[in-house]
Amino acid sequence: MAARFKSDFLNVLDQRGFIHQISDPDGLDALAAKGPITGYVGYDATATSIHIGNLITVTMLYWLQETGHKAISLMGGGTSMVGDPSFRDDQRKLLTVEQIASNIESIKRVYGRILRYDGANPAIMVNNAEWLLELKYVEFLRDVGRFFSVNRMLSFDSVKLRLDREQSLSFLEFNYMIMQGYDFVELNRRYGCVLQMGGSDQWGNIINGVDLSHRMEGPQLYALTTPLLTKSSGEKMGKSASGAVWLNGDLFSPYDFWQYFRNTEDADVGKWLKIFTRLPLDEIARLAVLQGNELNDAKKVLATEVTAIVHGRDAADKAAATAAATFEQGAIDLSLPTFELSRVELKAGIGLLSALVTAGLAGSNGEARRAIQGGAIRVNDEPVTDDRATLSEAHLLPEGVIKLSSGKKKHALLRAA
RNA sequence: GGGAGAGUGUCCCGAGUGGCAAAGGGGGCGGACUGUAAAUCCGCUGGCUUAGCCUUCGUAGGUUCGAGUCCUACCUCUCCCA
Repeated sequence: MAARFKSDFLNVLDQRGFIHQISDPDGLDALAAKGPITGYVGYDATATSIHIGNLITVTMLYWLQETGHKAISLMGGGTSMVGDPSFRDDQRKLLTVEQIASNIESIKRVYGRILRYDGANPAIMVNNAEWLLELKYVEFLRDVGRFFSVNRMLSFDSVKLRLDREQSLSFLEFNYMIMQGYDFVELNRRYGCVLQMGGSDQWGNIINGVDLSHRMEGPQLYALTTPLLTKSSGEKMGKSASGAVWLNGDLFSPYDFWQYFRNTEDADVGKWLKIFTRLPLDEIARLAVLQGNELNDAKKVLATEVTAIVHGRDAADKAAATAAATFEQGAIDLSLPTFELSRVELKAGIGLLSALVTAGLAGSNGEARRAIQGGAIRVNDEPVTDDRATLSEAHLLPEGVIKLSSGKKKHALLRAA
């Protein structure tokens, strides 16, 4: 692929499909080609984990670091107390200080796996609570607030949705973009940071920082955004049956994570390989041209590589092995999600409905019943159509477990204890 | 402070004007077809000890045999006037 930029950094991002908009491509390129630059991405602490949408921008930080530059991951300890109104049609619930702190603790762990915070040229993690919480109101208004035009802020697409729907946009939320703009300037002062990256929905917020620096007679700053990732079928990337695809293993298991990528649509395999894995581009090109059934091999590579980045190589290999045993050999793999059942209960015979609920394959007896009636349920791979069926010791396989399945993809084991 | 309007199935949008477990979408799940893909078609999409019972339409009361629908108060949000 022809190099469009002079700097390795922008070439990598360009060739792997990360670039949506850059505020001044040539200026940024020249700067990055000349020497190391410092760039950051901000993350809100609105949940106990980040999700795969965030993984994209963390990966940009990875490439930033990898191409010899300095990466900053900014925790939004201060901004999360306000809540980003961008492209939302309602106000976020206000989080307590304790929630924010515990969310940050929980989120932090994931970054260490993806970015390197030690050794030569380490990435750094900063929390904007450090400076935002110290601000003096009137002082801040005079120093920073005077550079923001309300007329202009009202014209941003990010708040249009709210205004057009005649939904209230509180003054609190309205301040979010000012705070984020100020963060950029502050990071420039403290660390010489000149680049902020983010999703395309953050463009307005990032540009605010670039402008603010101008107006405060600071240095030229740069904005770079990624496209909003959608599947070829038009859906937003990152949603699964159980909600968001989280990176923390306790919210979304490595096995489920692996499965999520394994089920990528054909048309997206190449795109995802470039963005989510670190495989060389020529290898990706080779994988992406596979057709039909062979493309499934590329999907397995994708799933394993991404899982390895997020959960570690061991967890990735294990997930791949479990999937291979379950789907390809039709065997019982003991590392499928397993639930305990008391031996006494089993002896007496336990209703299939409640067994399905226990195994997490149904949310309620009613749901379990409908699944059975819809022909979705199998016990030890034998279809069951009677919703009054019971399980007993006779169902135990030689491995000492009972395998329950809902549909082709969801499996769980019950073990007598 | 005065006036007008909105809040529906704990995923979203959205009909409904005294008989409603509540139309229709989207999304999701399942089945068929395949390749653990997409597209297409079909079924399901409050809970339970399921010929029945219980809980749901912003909150709390009231009218009525019966209320999402009518009345009162309150909460939240919009818009107009001051």
